[in-house]
Amino acid sequence: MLEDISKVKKENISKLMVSFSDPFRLEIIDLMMDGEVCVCDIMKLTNLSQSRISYHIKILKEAGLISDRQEGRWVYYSLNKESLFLIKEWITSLTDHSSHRKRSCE
Amino acid sequence: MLEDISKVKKENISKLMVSFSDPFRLEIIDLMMDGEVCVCDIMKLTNLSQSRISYHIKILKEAGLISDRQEGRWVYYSLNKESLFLIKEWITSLTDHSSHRKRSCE
DNA sequence: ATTATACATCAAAATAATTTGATGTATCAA
DNA sequence: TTGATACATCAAATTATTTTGATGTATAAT
Repeated sequence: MLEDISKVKKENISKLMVSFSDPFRLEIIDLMMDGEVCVCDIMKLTNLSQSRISYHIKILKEAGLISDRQEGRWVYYSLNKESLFLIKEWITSLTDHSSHRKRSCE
Repeated sequence: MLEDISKVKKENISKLMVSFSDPFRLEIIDLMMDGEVCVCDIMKLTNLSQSRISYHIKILKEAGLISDRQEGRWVYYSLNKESLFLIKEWITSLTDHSSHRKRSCE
């Protein structure tokens, strides 16, 4: 039961990591640090095509990394802090609970 | 000049994120939390083929995420804390310095 | 010397991710 | 109601990543 939870968490982490693994998505994430952005903002700031941006946005959204808010014709995207904290927690578990034990076959 | 440095850093981050973006690599990283492991350890613990493991190890190594130490016929791999801290720092900058500013086109 | 072990590397094949250009849907303005 | 804008979605083409099986190299045991 608890294993299921950590499995779900690991799948979350895994998806989040995949969502970070593309340079254009990193760029988009970077833009979102200044607050909400719409697709048209991203187009102006990056010169990427609209469908290309929507594609990357979808991946970020499915990973839970961003949230969206529609207002009229526009959709505003922003970073979802919860998932950022989840990653931070995971990285922290790596830095804090990983062992330096030496291994020796033979 | 300073931009170059942050560009290098961003490329590091980017490579590190890619190195985290595969489920088998996450598994390998997980194993390394208990300390050093050799390829043969990973083989026993995961049932992945040797060349497959070497391939993933190479990616982790090129991202700077792991260090290696040879001893006779064996090579022991372990997590490189410095790069973990680099990622943590980056995630922290996202959580701490990202704005909630609302956007409104119209 | 010969053989076995541990691991790296390589090229080909298989698989997956990304990009492109077109089309679809909803909202709004004229 | 017509046209324009913002964005999503789709299928096909492109490109990148991963896997496989074979071969190579170094170390060490017999």
